[in-house]
Amino acid sequence: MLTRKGEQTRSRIVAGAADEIRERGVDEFRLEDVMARTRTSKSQLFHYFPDGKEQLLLAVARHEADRVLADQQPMLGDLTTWESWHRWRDRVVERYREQGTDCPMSIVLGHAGRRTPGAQAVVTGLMSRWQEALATGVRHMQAAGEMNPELDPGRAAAGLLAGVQGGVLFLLTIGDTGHLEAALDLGLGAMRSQRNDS
Amino acid sequence: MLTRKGEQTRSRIVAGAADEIRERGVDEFRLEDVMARTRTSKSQLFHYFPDGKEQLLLAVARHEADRVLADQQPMLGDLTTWESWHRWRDRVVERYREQGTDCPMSIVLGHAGRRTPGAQAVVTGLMSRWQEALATGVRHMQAAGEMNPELDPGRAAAGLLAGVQGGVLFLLTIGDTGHLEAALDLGLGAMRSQRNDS
DNA sequence: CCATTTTTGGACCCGCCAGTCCAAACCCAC
DNA sequence: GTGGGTTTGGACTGGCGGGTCCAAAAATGG
Repeated sequence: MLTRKGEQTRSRIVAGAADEIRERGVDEFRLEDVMARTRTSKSQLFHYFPDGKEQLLLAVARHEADRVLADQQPMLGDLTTWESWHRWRDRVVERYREQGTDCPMSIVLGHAGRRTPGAQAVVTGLMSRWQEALATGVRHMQAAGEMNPELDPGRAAAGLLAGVQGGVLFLLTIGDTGHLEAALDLGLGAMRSQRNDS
Repeated sequence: MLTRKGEQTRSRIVAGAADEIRERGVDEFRLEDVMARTRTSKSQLFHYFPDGKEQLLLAVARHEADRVLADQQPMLGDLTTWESWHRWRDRVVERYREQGTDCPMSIVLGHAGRRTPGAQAVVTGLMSRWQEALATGVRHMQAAGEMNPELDPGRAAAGLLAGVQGGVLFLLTIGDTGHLEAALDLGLGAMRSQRNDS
């Protein structure tokens, strides 16, 4: 069992580990640094995460995955007007601009995400919830006659989401939100257009 | 200086290292594995790459960066008709589908790309050449009256490229080209549309 | 052939860091 | 308080793997 104190320690470790990853990246992620930052000892780490580093990384991934979508609310859950789509767009840009050059999720996605099935599941789950929220928004707009009715909602959401991920990747690499904004605007532009001529 | 034999050994090492990264990822990249695969010894590695692992990784990055654009030719250099844009699109999808679950560039981009300025430069250079090729194509099409004249060519290219990168990221993570195709189609759709109503 | 330079083999070193272990401190229920 | 648990400290281990080194083999060039 876990007492209240244990609970606190555990979450302090997860939060500290998340910060550590944000600052140094997964490659440079050392248990020792987490210990120093959170004022805990080896035995504590392995007490709360018996499977060690991998399990801790997974806990961090879950922790961060929740934040990603939460930070986009309430816009993401109510994409029923063009105004809310644009507010969502701005929020995404803002969120990632703040987070700057490090996004724990994207990192996990590129690394552990490929390896361990657990982390893979976390990432996949996050992405499918995200995509579904976008697709729901597309359907709403189409029903209201405000969005290109020829679009397949799921496919459009997938394309837009890919743009966001790619944009974040550019942000992480060159530290500029330009590509992220361009991808969002291009994607929204495609959705807005009422007809194609090809 | 480098004799012919030395040249051969050196490129054998780079090629072997690239394969190794493709198969196991950067995290699992061990000099020992490269040695085994290329039948070379430690002293050879450090003879041709005195700065060790980092320098070898950089050489691999350069090697792969060249391939990325070369594999998109001749389409990428001649985006003057819708037909060539679509052939380019198909080529990109095809190329990455073949490459499957591992793309040395995307990996380097996420990892070393952030750390060493050298790798950063390689990635940035690749992306800007890529983006410029796309932008040139957009300008051509606009001049021919075949593409939405309101688009900023550079910005549209940036958005499309972000979509490609994000799509590849999805491919690497979940092993499916759906997002890549969706992003390309969404981006091309935005370019194709002749007018917006907002 | 000889001298010089390049190429190669592989043993060795060493730092780093995940993971183990034991015993002490602490908390809580009864 | 006393006996069960949980929580904590921190020393220790072990291996992995990057990097060093020396000396032998092979090429090169005159």
